[in-house]
Amino acid sequence: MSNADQLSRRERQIMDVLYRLGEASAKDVQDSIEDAPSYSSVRTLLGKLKEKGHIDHRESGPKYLYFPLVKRQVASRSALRNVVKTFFEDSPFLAVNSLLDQSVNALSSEELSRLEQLIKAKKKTLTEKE
Amino acid sequence: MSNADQLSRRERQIMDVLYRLGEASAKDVQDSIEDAPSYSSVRTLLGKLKEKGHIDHRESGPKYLYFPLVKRQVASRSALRNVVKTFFEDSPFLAVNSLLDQSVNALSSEELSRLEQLIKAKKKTLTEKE
DNA sequence: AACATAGTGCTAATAAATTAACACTTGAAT
DNA sequence: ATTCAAGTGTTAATTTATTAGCACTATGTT
Repeated sequence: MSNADQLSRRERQIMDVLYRLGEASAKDVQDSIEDAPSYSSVRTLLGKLKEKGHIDHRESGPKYLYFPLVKRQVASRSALRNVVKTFFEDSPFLAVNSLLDQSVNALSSEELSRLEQLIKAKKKTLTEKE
Repeated sequence: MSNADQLSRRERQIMDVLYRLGEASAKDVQDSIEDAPSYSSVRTLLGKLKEKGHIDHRESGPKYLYFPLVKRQVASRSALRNVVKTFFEDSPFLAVNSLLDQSVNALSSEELSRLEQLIKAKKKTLTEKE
């Protein structure tokens, strides 16, 4: 179980918004959540997340901009690892497969080529090692 | 926001276990959660998930085996979509990239070849369409 | 200067989640 | 047949999460 499991529903919603936006004010967060609670509640939750060490803030004029303390890249890795473990029998191959499948229309032919090159490069690295 | 957001922390933990195992008894679930609550609590939570329509159970001898009502494939897609949206600016390309990167050691050269073929096939489909 | 916006700290009520106890049933194995 | 493991339903206590109000401060804009 990852530490993301410790967040409450609202806390997760807020963390997700912060990862999506990079950084955001309390107002931004409220606006980004579909069924958001009051502004006051959002601030309380941001306060809790700050206390727990998940986020910090910087001042930007009159407003505070909150951001996650764990970098997006790091968080994304553990999120992916989790999905792979939970839904793809821990097989990245199956996950990539599924991701490609469900994203046909979202991938340009240029992106596909770049992925192809990437995979070729990885194959080379692999065979050189052996 | 997906409907997975509506689950509480414990409920999510249990759903994850059920997706990992396919189906599981209350005991199995308890054993699969690191900091699991009492057996009684697990049963209560399974009951709630059943009420909410997330899971069902079948009898197998003396025990009940619980399983998710939304098939793993379907759930995995929305889990992936979520991660892509939250951490990769909605770009499947960036997500596949990252997944490949963090999985170098978990991918055999055979799997890499198969992915390469898959991508080639998709490229072909794409160019035919245009 | 005055207003709107967006902060602060503190407090508190309510709702939901989590935990567990109790009494009882049932199938499988010794 | 009796014991064990694993179910059932019901109830209840406790903890956490969620929500929001209040009084106040500070910045940027008209």
